[in-house]
Amino acid sequence: MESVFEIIAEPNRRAILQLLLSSQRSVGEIERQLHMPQPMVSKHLRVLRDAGFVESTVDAQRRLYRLKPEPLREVDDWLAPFRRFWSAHVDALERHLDRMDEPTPRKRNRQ
Amino acid sequence: MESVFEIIAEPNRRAILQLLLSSQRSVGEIERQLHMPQPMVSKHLRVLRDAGFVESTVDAQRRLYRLKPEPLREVDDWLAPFRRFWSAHVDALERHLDRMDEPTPRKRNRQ
DNA sequence: AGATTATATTCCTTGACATGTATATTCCAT
DNA sequence: ATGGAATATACATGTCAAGGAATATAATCT
Repeated sequence: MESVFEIIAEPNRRAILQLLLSSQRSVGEIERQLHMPQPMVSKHLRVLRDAGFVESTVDAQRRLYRLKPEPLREVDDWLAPFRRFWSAHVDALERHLDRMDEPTPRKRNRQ
Repeated sequence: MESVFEIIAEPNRRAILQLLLSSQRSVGEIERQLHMPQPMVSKHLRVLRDAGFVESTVDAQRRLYRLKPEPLREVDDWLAPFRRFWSAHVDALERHLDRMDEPTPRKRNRQ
C-alpha cells in the first residue's frame, strides 16, 4: 500500500477525505456520518495517516483528524498532461497527435 | 473493476496511458516500450477500453490504441476541492476551517 | 477503583485481481 | 492453402487488501 493511487482507489477512504474537506472530525463523527463500523474507520485512517493524507490531534479520548492534502499533488501532477486532451476540441487534437509518429503508414479502417 | 480510481491505481495501466499521450500505439509497440509480456498488455488494454480510457483502430493484424481521456475527468473533478488546500498558505486555511464546526469546545493539545 | 466512552489493533476469512502459461483467433504473405 | 505474425482469451495460481468480530488500550467520570 505505497502508491497514492491505490490509497484513493478505496471508496471509503475517498469519502473520509471528502468529509475532512469541510472540517476536522473525530473518529466517532466519521463513523456516524459515513455509517461505517468504527474499526473500519480507524483502519482506513491509519492508512491515510501513514501515507500523509491526514494528521491527528489528541482531544481527551478523541482523536481529531484533519486533512493534509499534499500527497494528492502527485495525482494532480500525473493528471496534468491529460488535461489538454479534454479541452473541448478533443478530436482535432487527437488526430493531430496521431499523425505524428505513425508506426507504419498504411491503409487504416476505423473499427 | 468499475471505478475510474481503481483502474488508474494499476501502475502498468498508468504507464500505458502515459505512453498513449504522445501518440497512438499498437499492442506490440506498447509491449516493447514498457517491457511487458503481450498478454498482459492486451488484458490491461481490455480494461482500459471497457472503461472508456482508450479506443482501438484496426490496422491489418494490428490494433492501434489511442487515448480517450474523458474518464479522467472524474478524477480531476474529485480532486478539484482539494486544490485550494495546497495553495501556499495551507496552514492558515486549515486553521480557519478547523474553527468552524467544533465538535466540543474544549482544551486541545497538539499531538 | 470501577464503569464507561473513544479509539486502535489483532485475527481470520474471503474475494478480487494481477500475472504467467498456454492456446485460440485473425489477418497477411507466399 | 499454409505458415507466420499480431492480438485476444482461457485457465490456473498466488497475493494482497478489505471487511467482520473480538479484544486491547487509553482516557474520563463518578
